[in-house]
Amino acid sequence: MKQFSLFKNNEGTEVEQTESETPSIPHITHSTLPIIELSFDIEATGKNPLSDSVVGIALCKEKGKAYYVPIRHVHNTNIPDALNILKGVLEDESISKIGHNLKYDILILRQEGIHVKGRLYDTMLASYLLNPNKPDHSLEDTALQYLFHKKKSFTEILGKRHSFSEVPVDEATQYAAEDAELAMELKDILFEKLKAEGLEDLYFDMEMPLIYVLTDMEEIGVKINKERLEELSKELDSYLGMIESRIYNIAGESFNINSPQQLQKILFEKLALKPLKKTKTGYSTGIDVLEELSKIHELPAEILNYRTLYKLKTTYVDALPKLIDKKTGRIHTSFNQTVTATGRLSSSEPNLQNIPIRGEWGTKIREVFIAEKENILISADYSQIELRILAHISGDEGLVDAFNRDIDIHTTTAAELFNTPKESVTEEMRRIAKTVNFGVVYGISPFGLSESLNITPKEAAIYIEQYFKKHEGVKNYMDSAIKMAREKGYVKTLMGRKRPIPEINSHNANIRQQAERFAINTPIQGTAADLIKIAMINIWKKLKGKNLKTRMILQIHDELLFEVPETEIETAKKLIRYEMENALSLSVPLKVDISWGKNWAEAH
DNA sequence: GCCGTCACG
DNA sequence: ACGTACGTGACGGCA
Repeated sequence: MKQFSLFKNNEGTEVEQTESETPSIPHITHSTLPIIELSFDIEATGKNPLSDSVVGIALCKEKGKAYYVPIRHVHNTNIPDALNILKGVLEDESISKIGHNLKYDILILRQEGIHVKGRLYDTMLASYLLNPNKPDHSLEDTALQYLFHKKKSFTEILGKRHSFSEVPVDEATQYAAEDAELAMELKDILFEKLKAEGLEDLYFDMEMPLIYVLTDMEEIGVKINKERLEELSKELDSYLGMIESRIYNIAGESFNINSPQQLQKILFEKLALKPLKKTKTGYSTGIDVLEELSKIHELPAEILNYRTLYKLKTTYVDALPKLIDKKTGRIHTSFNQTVTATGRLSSSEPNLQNIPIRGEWGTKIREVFIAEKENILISADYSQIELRILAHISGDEGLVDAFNRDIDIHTTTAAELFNTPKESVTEEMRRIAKTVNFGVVYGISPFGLSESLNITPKEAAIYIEQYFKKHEGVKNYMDSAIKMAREKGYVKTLMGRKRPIPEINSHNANIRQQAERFAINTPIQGTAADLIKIAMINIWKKLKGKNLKTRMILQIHDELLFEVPETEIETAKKLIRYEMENALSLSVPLKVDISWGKNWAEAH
């Protein structure tokens, strides 16, 4: 009986078959052979780690020797006890695990009752930390870049088959064992580079422990009121129908409102409205243009209204129910740890970091995110985190002082911008100041500020000049960030996360200025990302250590959402606030706002 | 597969 | 004269 195959990759693709009488896997049994590092790669039926099952596992403990253990191949011999035998090894805390995108493998194994433990060497994360600008950190691309190895892609090996379980074991062995071995080889190279780049601590103290945190969050998921979503869908349908007929009436004909092309014809040809902005492909029908045009015609406002409701319906109300997991009855997002250039997480399938919050419909949609029976949701969000971080890293006296005295920062800025006492700051002045403060974090420019304030670039330039007059520290920070990018070719966050900025010396002024804004913004946004990651790890450890049933379920950049048993509310609030406010010690205090309720609308 | 648009921080 | 705020992901239309 074929038990497993030994795959040799060093000289071509020679494959050795090993045969034995009884199903056992002597080579990777911990008791017979001490292992300190093990590279592994799971093959599964599909790509959803929560609902698919394991087809096979590839293992590699040293270069040139990789094994494939078939578990659930159709029309082939499998090793039914393999998972149980491997459990001991995978759960052994003293054995380091090497892999590419370990969160995926850990999640799949959990569905099989295996709880991977120990130090994790994730080569995908290593690749990300070495260059977060890189759009593709797949094993395929990483092996090509660092090992000059052209690997077969998963789609290639799958061919016309529906699932990896239909791939014959021989072929699967070639493919999977190669993956495990590549990860093993990449580990040495990438982790050596991490060390050389000073990124080792960031990896082992932050990104590696975060794998376990995110795995838990994804597995737990969030509960959704499906019935309510179905009601909302019907409600939106009838609204959309009404708006649609009004639009056709005004336009004098029916057309596809969702087609920017057809809409342009109606607006700018038939109705002869002024096109205010161009896109690469034609005249813009974006929100800014339509808002402006709605002053002189009734159609643009209707279009905007239609677009808003259509967006909410298709992207949230109709999409979310389809993603409810059959097994858990909940929605499980993926938190992507290797996507953003700044160190933030991203969320996909579904994206739970962009759930509507504004307006009447924002509330209605957040109300469908609910807590389990006898639980509540707690939301904890950092107050003005990016401005506080700017205060810290720039050391700007005015900013540091304002936060230390717990003064309303936008009002303070308004008083400075308009040279007036705080008491006489109007709402309008505060609104402008708020926009300026946002702009500062983005790497402010007169044009950008003018666009979002609907003023001229000249007027915007005056605000900017006035701001820098009062905040020399901020100005100095910006200059030094740009200088750093020019001299080193990268910028860094407080925790040492790096982002290369190769465009900083571009001869194209637009590209160069954009690079300068990256240099200004990345240390701020990236440090905020570092900060909340530290808080998440510390909260997760404390919750575990105290055996609490409170669960962290979502991260939305500066906010954490928890599902909390009613009996733990006070304990959880205290713990969460403490860990978030003390994740880092800065020259300004960190402030966290906490609220709670039966659903996400109430908890915000 | 790209573009425009728009939801969020 | 040009085109510009920072970071994402998902949708429908269209080639």
